[in-house]
Amino acid sequence: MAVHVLAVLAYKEGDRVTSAFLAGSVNTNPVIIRRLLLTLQRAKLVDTCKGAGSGSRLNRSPGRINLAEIYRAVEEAEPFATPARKPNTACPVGHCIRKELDRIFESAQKALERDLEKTSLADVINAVKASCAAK
Amino acid sequence: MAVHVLAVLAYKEGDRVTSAFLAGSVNTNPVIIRRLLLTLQRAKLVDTCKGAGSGSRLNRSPGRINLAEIYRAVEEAEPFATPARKPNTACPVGHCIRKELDRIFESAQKALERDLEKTSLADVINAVKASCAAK
DNA sequence: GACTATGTAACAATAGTTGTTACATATGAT
DNA sequence: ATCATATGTAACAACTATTGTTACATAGTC
Repeated sequence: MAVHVLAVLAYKEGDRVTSAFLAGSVNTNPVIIRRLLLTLQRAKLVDTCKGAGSGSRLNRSPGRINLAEIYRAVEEAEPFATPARKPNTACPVGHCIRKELDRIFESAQKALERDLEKTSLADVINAVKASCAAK
Repeated sequence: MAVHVLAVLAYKEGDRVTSAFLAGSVNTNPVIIRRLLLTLQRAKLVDTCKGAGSGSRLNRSPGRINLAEIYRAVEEAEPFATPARKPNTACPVGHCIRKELDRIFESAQKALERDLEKTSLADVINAVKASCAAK
């Protein structure tokens, strides 16, 4: 969803867009969008102003934003899958496996992000445009 | 959790282990383990027998099982994040972006799996053993 | 100062996962 | 054969996370 919103912002080429408009595009509620925009602001991806005739716009050109940044901004609080584990220390495996798995998954995450880095937001826009035009 | 269970199985070197024992190790309920074992069976990773004195064991040696297989077996039904989207077709971006993002995320997934492929279950065991011994 | 749009809180609705109990069924042991 | 054991599976409660909704204070424009 984050990518969707940013894509719309990119589409609007620097114009400020309101959360209400974005919500219409993604087909959801303006508040959801505003919550998302807050995290994107924290990641310095968008620039939001209050007041009449305002809204949000990209902070950088679409060519200088890659998907890994967006991914990190959005998923930062979701470290894969650590659902309230209570590792049983009595088990010889349970005691030490946790940190090993964390290490391995972190590496895998990095690999995923490296792949996402290859694609910029501008690439996405172009692909979407091409795909739409083809229809 | 799947990795944890398989690690215990590997630790037991081919002996059959009951779901009750595994549940104790992971500190959860035997039914949870059995549900997990069903999916691991489908992926041909474990071999489970019913009856007295039975249980589950690895289907292959730990050196021949890599983490990507486990990941795929477990996450196969979870295609990243597609939460009940109703892409608004009225929006020019919304209409076509979906399949583009799917394509990109699929590539990123592959990158992640390629990284996981580098680690075998045996590697995990050894790392855990070393890490435990070091303490 | 009126209007507009964001920031934020509170809360309901929904979905997904985990945990629990219960029971039928298949397998192995005696 | 009979019995004990362990899985397969269903039904349901508990918990968590996400999404959606309403409401309102606040900041910036005109």
